[in-house]
Amino acid sequence: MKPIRLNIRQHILDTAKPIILGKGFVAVGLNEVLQAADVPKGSFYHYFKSKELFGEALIASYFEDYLVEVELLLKPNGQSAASRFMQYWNGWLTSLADKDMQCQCLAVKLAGEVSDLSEAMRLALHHGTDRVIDRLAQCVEEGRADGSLPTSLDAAVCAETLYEMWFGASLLTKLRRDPSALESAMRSTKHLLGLST
Amino acid sequence: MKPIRLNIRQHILDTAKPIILGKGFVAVGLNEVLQAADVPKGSFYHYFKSKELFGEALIASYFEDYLVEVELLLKPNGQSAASRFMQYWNGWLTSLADKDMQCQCLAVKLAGEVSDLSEAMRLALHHGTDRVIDRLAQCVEEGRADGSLPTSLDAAVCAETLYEMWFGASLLTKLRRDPSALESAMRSTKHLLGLST
DNA sequence: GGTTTAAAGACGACTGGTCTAATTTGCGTT
DNA sequence: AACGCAAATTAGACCAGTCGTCTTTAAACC
Repeated sequence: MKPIRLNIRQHILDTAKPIILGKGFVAVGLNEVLQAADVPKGSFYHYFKSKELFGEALIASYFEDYLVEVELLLKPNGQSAASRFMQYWNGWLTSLADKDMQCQCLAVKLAGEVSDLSEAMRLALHHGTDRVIDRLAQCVEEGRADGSLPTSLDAAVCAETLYEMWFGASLLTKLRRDPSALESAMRSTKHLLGLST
Repeated sequence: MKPIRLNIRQHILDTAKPIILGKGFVAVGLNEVLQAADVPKGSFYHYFKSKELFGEALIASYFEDYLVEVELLLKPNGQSAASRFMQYWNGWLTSLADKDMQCQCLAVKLAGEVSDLSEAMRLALHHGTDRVIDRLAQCVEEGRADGSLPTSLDAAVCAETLYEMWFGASLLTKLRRDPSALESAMRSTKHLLGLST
């Protein structure tokens, strides 16, 4: 019964995601997650070797889903690369604004907390963010090719620093509970890309 | 005996800072801190009402010290505002590189973990980061006045987004354990400010 | 039918933050 | 100088909660 097994495992991960997005990794006990998922505690260690490896799987699963979304936004679709690129940041902004400044990104939430605590989780976050940045860089290159992104910065550097900026802006947004940090990021993003405001 | 009392209180905070910088807030128990500070556990609630308010005091104390350092770097000293401004970011970069990519900034470490957990700590981080950004913005304005920072961005937006960028870059650095994210940030910082590389 | 796979949850050893009660300390008064 | 009192400080118990283990029970497959 592999499908069922995978379903339960995935069900635990899906249930855990919003809980951990809200309270962090260390502050959430296995009990809370398993109770919410209606999975007995004894089963947990059948699917995950430890809480740490469970966290690693959670992050990996998150990025798998997220990269699909990103691909959907950024893949060539008739619009200019610049337009697709800006839709990514716009989506970032509105996804926070729509959810009362509660970020949905596990990387933003966990990077600081977890990176010194668990090598496995750190590497999962490392790998996931790298893939996102790579995908963004690809879009910047397409923008330079089609002339829609007239930035003089190296594409990889450009994508990386924009990601850093929005990453930091999301954290400031968590601190402020208002979108001002993201609006600044939006203005600087356009500025950096050489786009008209 | 107010001086001694304040000293012990501050001694607890000073001892806690590197520990929490390493492991985070939730993952560190009072025991560990108090043992390291050689203060009996029973005394803790004499100096702090709760772990949460202890965390708030820790953050406030951190920013008090940090803002003094920032002032030392940014205050007019004969060099151009641009030069002072870039020394701030250079200091950020080297402070991470010198300590094996282990950031010394409580805001970077705790923002994600703590902002949803404690209103008091969130506000302390909010207030602290706002003061830093304000001070940076002031320096940008001085740079526009003395002509050394030819950026067309609003000074406040410029300072805020650069802070966001370095904030995010610090987190990526924690994930990567190498300074590449900071080096990208440095290049984009110069680019955004309109400085030659 | 027999063997692997999954579910179940009690249990252990331990740590968490918190609080009340006891102790110590220091000072003012006699 | 000695006393007493109030304030500062400490000790340790407390219970809820932690992760992880272990044994027993049920299910699912070949």
